[in-house]
Amino acid sequence: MDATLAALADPTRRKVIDLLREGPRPAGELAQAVQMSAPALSRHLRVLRAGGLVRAEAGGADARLRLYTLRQEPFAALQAWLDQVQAFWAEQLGSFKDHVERRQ
Amino acid sequence: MDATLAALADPTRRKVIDLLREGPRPAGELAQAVQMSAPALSRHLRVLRAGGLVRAEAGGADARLRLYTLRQEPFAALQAWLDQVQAFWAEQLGSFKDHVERRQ
DNA sequence: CACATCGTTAACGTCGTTGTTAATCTTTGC
DNA sequence: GCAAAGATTAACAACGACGTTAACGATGTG
Repeated sequence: MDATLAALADPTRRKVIDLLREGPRPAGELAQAVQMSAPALSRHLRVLRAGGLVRAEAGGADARLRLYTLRQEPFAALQAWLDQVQAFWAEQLGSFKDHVERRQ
Repeated sequence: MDATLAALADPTRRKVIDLLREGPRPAGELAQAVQMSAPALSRHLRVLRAGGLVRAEAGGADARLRLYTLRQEPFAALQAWLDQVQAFWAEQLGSFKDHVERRQ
């Protein structure tokens, strides 16, 4: 949970996540997409790997390429925590909820 | 979105969120709960406020107290983004999904 | 009014993170 | 074998985040 949110805190890493939503991509292609040097992005990918958000698999044809793919678990865990937090409002159905909505 | 995840990246701030799930609390009570000096927590609360995750309302009885409460919007926005990311797996119902599941 | 209490801001030192260039390793192609 | 390409690690400088103590403003209490 800590590693997950720390990884997602960086805009570059979130952009990588968004790029990987469209399918697995090699590291170099990601670096080009975020306008950043390969070493810089490599460390971002390291953070994402450490948090378990992505996984690197060997590219079939060219063994030099490392194809990165999204992993499911951390996102599911984060969503579970979010559901717990949002229960705060679900449980408040009476005057307090009205109060909150008025204030917003 | 950026301010939201940056705010949630810190463990102390997440603990504050979890404490506020049980109801509004004054700043001092929160500082004591996380074992931290009042100024340190005050800056954490500032970050949470800037991200719109919490809101401070004047305590009715004692005007010195600032009661902090959770706000809904950022959590809803984060959940919407998470849903988009998780669509990555929902859309993969064929052999690729099997491949991913096998790998995990 | 004098004094304590709650909360925030200011100033300071410290540690972690981010990006760049240079060097390393593996794999590919001639 | 040798040079080029993909990716990572190493070393470095720069910037920001975090916590502490000290100082400040605002509100309650005698």
